[in-house]
Amino acid sequence: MNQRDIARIAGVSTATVSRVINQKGNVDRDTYAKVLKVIEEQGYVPNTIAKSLRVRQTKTIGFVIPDIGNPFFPEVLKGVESVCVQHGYNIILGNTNEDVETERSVVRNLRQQRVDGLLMILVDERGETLRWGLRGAEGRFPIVFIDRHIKGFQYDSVVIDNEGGAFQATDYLLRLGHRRIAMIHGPVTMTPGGGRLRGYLEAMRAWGVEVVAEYVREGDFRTKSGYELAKHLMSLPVPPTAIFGGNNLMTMGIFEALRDMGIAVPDQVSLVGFDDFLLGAYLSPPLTVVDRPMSDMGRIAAELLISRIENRDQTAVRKVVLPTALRIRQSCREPQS
Amino acid sequence: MNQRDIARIAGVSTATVSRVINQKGNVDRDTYAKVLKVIEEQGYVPNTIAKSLRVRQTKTIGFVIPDIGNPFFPEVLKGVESVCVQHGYNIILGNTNEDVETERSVVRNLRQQRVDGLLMILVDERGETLRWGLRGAEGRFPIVFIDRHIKGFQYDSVVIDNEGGAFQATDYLLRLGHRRIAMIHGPVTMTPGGGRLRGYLEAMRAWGVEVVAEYVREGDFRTKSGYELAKHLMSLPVPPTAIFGGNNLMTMGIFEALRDMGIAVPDQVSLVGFDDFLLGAYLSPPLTVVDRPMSDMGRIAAELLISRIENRDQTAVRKVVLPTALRIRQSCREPQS
DNA sequence: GGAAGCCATGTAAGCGTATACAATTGACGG
DNA sequence: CCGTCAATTGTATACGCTTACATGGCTTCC
Repeated sequence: MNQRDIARIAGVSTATVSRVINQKGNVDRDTYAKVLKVIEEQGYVPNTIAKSLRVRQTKTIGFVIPDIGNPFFPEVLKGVESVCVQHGYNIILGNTNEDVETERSVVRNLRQQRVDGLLMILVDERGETLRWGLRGAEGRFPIVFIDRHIKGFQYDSVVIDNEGGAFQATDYLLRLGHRRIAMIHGPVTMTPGGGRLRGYLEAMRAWGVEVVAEYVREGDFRTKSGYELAKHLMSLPVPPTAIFGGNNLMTMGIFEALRDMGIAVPDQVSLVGFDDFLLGAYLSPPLTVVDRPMSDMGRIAAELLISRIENRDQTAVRKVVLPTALRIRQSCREPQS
Repeated sequence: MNQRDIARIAGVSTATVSRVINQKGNVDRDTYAKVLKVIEEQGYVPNTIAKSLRVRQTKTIGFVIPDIGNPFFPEVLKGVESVCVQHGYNIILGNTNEDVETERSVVRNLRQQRVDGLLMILVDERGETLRWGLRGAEGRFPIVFIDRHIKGFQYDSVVIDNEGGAFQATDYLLRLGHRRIAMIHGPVTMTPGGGRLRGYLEAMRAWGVEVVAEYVREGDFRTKSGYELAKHLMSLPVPPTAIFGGNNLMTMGIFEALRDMGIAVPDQVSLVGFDDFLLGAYLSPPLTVVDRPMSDMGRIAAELLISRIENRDQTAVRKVVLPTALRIRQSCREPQS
């Protein structure tokens, strides 16, 4: 059952059927009704593939993420989905498993699928995989980066104020009176790793508090590294009085480690996390965290992307930086020791 | 840049280029190498849309879910994604927002997008929306239901043993000595609502314990209903000594209510939840829950679907029922009163 | 009354691919 | 030497759609 069938049954040409379906061009009221009736009766649905081939757009975007399992992802997706559905776009998922190789093939695959644009939370911030996957299409292909800005690409991005957020959190701990503040940050080569570390360092400097090298440790953004580094920190001869976790998962690891070691939060040590999610509010004690508007990030990124797609003459690269907010709950207090 | 361009540059016909790309049919080693070289040099990628139109399959499946926000979803998706990537399939997302109207349009949309098959966690278990969205394509279109079986449709499904899981949990509480066991279950019209309720009732009957009508309340699977119903239950003249939460979110609500009321778990009341997720293990106390293999559900469903897609002559409808497992942690103990 | 313009519709081309079929070549057995 | 067959390649069509262009009829305005 295709347009030609409908045309035949309704006694019109395929052009008219197409015009009816797309409500484009002039068509007589009676003809319109007649065609619509036939379509309805026959249960005909247009073939979007054929349409895509013809009009050279798929009304589909690709959403590339490093890890489906990270709670960050569904939050962002929520925002993306809401604007996509508004504009009639579909979302094809691409999971890179935090792996550069996979990332490369995902980009390539998505490009083959002829998505109209790409939303990407990349692993490879050097942009190698992207450059490779895009060969020949660079610049002509709408892309918006989320959470990370890739050097050397003239594409829009939606990120958060990592430095500001980390500064705020550290400043908060300093104001409570903490001086021995540890930070477990993510890989410094990544925006969310390096940026948050810088925020922490800046706050320390602003208060004139010396940074103890032993207190600043690099994790890999996963739960386990938070767990292990926290254990290490608290085993130090002079342990910190507060710990700042560089992302949600590592903070969970820290939390677990403290519980396992029987160290009370916030009585023996204060804890601040980066990223809020379901967890924060339900734990005992509820965690004080730097919250960021994840759903908004998705929403704004999708809007940016779609406007690029539908209005290609824009040129200025836009970089949207969203603010963070410190959610003060009960995992911090003045230092006791 | 298309096949014709490659053909021209390589000095062969498009047919040969196609044969090289798809490694189908006989082609001389030298010709093969030559064409491949040109493809490489030109950075040509085949147009999958055109291919899809021609071969009448898209190598894409639709995944319809009621709520992106539910932690259940990414878990299932993880399983789905892993097998899709193995078989070279893409995933298009469809979020129904737990809304029947949206569900209808999502199904219709996905059908238009010409996905090769559909994975569905449906809201409307009566199947009305599905029947409507599928008009004309019923039976000819591969579908696998996840978590819920839709009456009146001859499609495969992957569900869990809701009754067994609920039985096991209730039995566990009974063995601990509880008799006043409350259950906050989901809508009985839904598989996970009715099934779990039945499991609870069966266990009670098996032990010859009378079911107190006041202790059995229906929620809507959302956090808030769990919160409110738990408050209600614990305000009863004779409150229950144990509560069984019908899903993850409602259990969270119950947990919160108990905390707000200052009721200690498990000392004053025992708590068992249905569905494990990140949360369970981190709460204080860690929750005892009925766990189900969510990722496996996705994996198996996707495998089922893809085998249907690629081997359409199979006929027998398969209904896979996965077992649950009771994860005993620290939210239950013998009744005190 | 005729030029101009609009409306409704049809005709046909082409988007980029896969593939049935035909054509050419060379090998090989009788 | 001829028929047969396999290997290699090319030609041409169709997948289902949109749309530029053509056509014919009607209105409108000088």
